[in-house]
Formats: sequence, structure tokens, C-alpha cells
Amino acid sequence: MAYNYQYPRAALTVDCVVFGFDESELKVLLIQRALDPFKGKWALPGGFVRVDETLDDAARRELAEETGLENVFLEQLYTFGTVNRDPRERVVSVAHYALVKLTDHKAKAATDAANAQWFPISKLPKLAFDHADIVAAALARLQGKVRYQPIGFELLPPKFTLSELQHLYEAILEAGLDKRNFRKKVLGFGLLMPLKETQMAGRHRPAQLFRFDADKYEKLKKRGFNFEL
Amino acid sequence: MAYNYQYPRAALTVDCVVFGFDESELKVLLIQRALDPFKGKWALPGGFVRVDETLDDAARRELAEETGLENVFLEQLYTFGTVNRDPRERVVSVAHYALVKLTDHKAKAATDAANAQWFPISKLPKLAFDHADIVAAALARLQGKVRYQPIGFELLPPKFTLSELQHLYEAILEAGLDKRNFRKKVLGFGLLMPLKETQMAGRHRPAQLFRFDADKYEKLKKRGFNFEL
DNA sequence: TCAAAAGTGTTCTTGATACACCCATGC
DNA sequence: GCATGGGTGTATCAAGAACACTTTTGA
Repeated sequence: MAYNYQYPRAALTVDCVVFGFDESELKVLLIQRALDPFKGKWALPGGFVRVDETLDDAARRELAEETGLENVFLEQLYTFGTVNRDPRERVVSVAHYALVKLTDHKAKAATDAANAQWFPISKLPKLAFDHADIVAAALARLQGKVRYQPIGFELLPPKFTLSELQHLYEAILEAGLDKRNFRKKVLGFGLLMPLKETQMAGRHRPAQLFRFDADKYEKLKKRGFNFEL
Repeated sequence: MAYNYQYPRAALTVDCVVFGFDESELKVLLIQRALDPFKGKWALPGGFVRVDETLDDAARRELAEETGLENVFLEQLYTFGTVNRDPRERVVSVAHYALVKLTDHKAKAATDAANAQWFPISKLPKLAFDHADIVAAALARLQGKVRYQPIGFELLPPKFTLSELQHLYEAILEAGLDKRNFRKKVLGFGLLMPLKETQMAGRHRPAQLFRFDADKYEKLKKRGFNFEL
């Protein structure tokens, strides 16, 4: 079946910048292209939007198909519409960014997506199309948003230590933070619940584990509370 | 000429939320639809993206065609891609928002766009499609952005008084501001240049006129300066 | 002389920053 | 017993918030 239109139409795609956090580093998930153009090059997961699915649905579907990731935090980022960003034809891409808990998804993704690989954000390979621009925009968004919305927890396991949280913020913001001030502030919100467990990890004092209380955050937000790091 | 594609494609449009400021009120420019669907209803200016123009170009072209506005501040907002947002077929719309100096553009727009009209943001009519959602998103963006970027000046004439500026911020943020604190802070940036002129407006003390020094702002920004109201 | 908006400083409170030592564990 | 990261409090400084009266003009 073919479809006729009076005027030529741009093709519409979605692309996803998937962030993960591991070994105190911020990472991005890339896939190696199997087809031309840019065959063999690294690129963002993504693909064409079907005519009967929302943009969000399209992004989640492509993410599942190409990387095996499901149920992740996903948000629209920006729409890239330069005329010649794809050498084949006019393609407009609605870029998204996703945050995944690497500890959960690591194994799964490895099996479903043989040609997917995590790269430290500071050591990305050359990317296909204008995907380097998209990654830059996503990083800027993440750096901005993490300051006033508690989205960082999407990158950590459900139970985490304050040091892990601090290292996450340091990795995202690319800046060192004072340990005492960080703990004072982040505990001051009353959104981190200490667990009875501790993390025994190596030859030093075990660390208190916390979980983020998302319900409490939602309630506070409705009453005008403002998370701000 | 007709265009054949293997898969059905969404149509791609741009829509613009145009903000203006007049009589201490924030206003939005709407056009009355001449054609079905929603014939006679008020809607955002916008239209189809051509295959050889960027999204930004498309938004500016539609704005000029439908409202006579040119050389305005324009930024991409969000892309709306719900499946049934247009009753005719699948239409994905890249929404933008624009800020115009009403004093400059008022007369011009009135002639070029007979069916365009400014509405106070608090008294908008029912809008076609999902345009009410788009306006809400644009207002939220404006409220957020005006706090940390000096975009408010795009809504004021080149020469303005501090009271005008304060009323603008109050209208956008929907909150009252303390006069002395506002002036202290905004003058503290050193980006408002007092002019030799004053504004004689009615039976009260004349007000000092200022202009915003955009060049100085750009230089400061490069050195890490942060505008924050 | 009155109404109406312009203009101007100080005090208090709050949040941000800077900073150094003891603790619990594994080797 | 020592190396490693975990955990804690205070003093200083800067920015934000609250607040009331005088000035200049036109009618």
C-alpha cells in the first residue's frame, strides 16, 4: 500500500538520549548502526513515528526494540528540524531523554541489544547525523533540571547511600560538592528515608542506605514545595 | 504533483503562542479560523511546515503571513503529538512562543491581519484543537524563563520605566513584587542604562527612562554571569 | 492643595559557604 | 594498627524579605 499526499512531507522520527550512572560516571547508551547511512557508526536509539502512536509511545517502543529498556523515566527534549540533518531526505526528529537505573537494566539490555553499548559522557565516539548536538542538548537539560526536580533518583538503585547520591550530582554537574553541606541540604527536605540496612562495601565504615519517598514528594509539591539543590 | 510513501506519514505543523504586554496585562495573539475544522473559532497562528524550511523558518513565515509580525523573539516550546489532536488526520505540531513589543507592532499587525486579535491571558476564548494546552505550556515556560533570562525586555519598548518593568514581571508571574526590593535587584545587575529623558505621563512625578544593554549582558554571560530575578 | 505615581535605606531573617576531626570496618 | 570512606556542627557572610515616608507633577 502506498500513501498519496498533495505536498511532500517530512519524515518524523524520535531519538533518545539514554543516561545511566555507574562507577561514579555519567554514561550514554548508543547503538551501532547496521544500515546506511552512517553504517557502522554509533548513534542514538530511535526510529520512525508510526501514524497511530504518540511521540512518547514511539520513543518507548524504539527504546524497547533497540535496547530492551522498558519502564524508564522518559521526557521530551527538543525537536530537531534542520533541513539536511539526514542525507536521504527531510527528517524531523523529536528528541527525548531517558534516565535508567543501570543496576536494574544492565543485564537485560545486554542480551536484547547486542549492538548497544554504554559510553562515558566524556568519551563519546563520533556520532551519526546531528546526534552529538542532541546529546549536548540533553546534557544541558539534565544539568538544569536536576537542580530543581528530584529526577536524579531515576539514575540510582532504589536503595542508595548519600555518597552515591553526591557522586551522581557531582558527575552530572561536573563540579565538586561539599560533603557536609550536601547532606544537610538533601536531608533537610525530609524526602530521604533511612532504611534499617547499611551497605557493607569494603574495608571502611558501612554506609546508611536511603530510599527516596516519591509519594511524599508529590504531596509536598502540590502544596507549593520546591525541591532545589 | 503527488508524493508516494511506503508508510503513512503524520502531517507536520508549527503553532505560535505570541505574547504581548499592554496596559499592565499579558496578552496573547489569536486568529479566527476561516476554514473548517473549528471554522469561526479562535486559534493560534500556525500552519504546515514545508519540506525545504526549518521549523524556525516555518514558524516565522506563518507568523508573518497570518499576523504581519516579523523580527520577533521566537523560541521552540514543545512538540504536541497526541494521535487525535486534529480531527482530519494525524498532525504533529511543533509549538513555539514569541515575544513582541506591542507598541511597535500593534498598528502593523492590525492592517496585515484583519482576523487577528489580542486577548488578555486571563480572558481567552475557547480555543480550537489542543491550543489551550499549548498556551498553558507557553505560559509556564515564560514564567520559568523570565526568572533567569532577561527575555522580559522583548515585551517592552526600547525605552521603559522601572515601574513598567515591574508591572510586566507582576503580570507574567501573577504575583505582587516589592517596589524597593525590585529596583535594588534589577539595578544591581548594571544592565539598565538610565537615559537623559524622563517619561511625563500624567499628573504625577515624571519617571526615569531606561534601556536594556543587551551587548553588556552578552559579555557578562560569557564570563559566567547569571541573570536571576 | 490634593491625588497619583516616582523614588529612596535600613533592619532582620534566612540560606549559602567554608571548614576539620572522629568512627567503623577489612585487611 | 592503618588505610578507607562514613559521618557530624559551627561560625561567617551574602542575599532576600519586610517595611513608610518624601518628591514631583497636573489638575
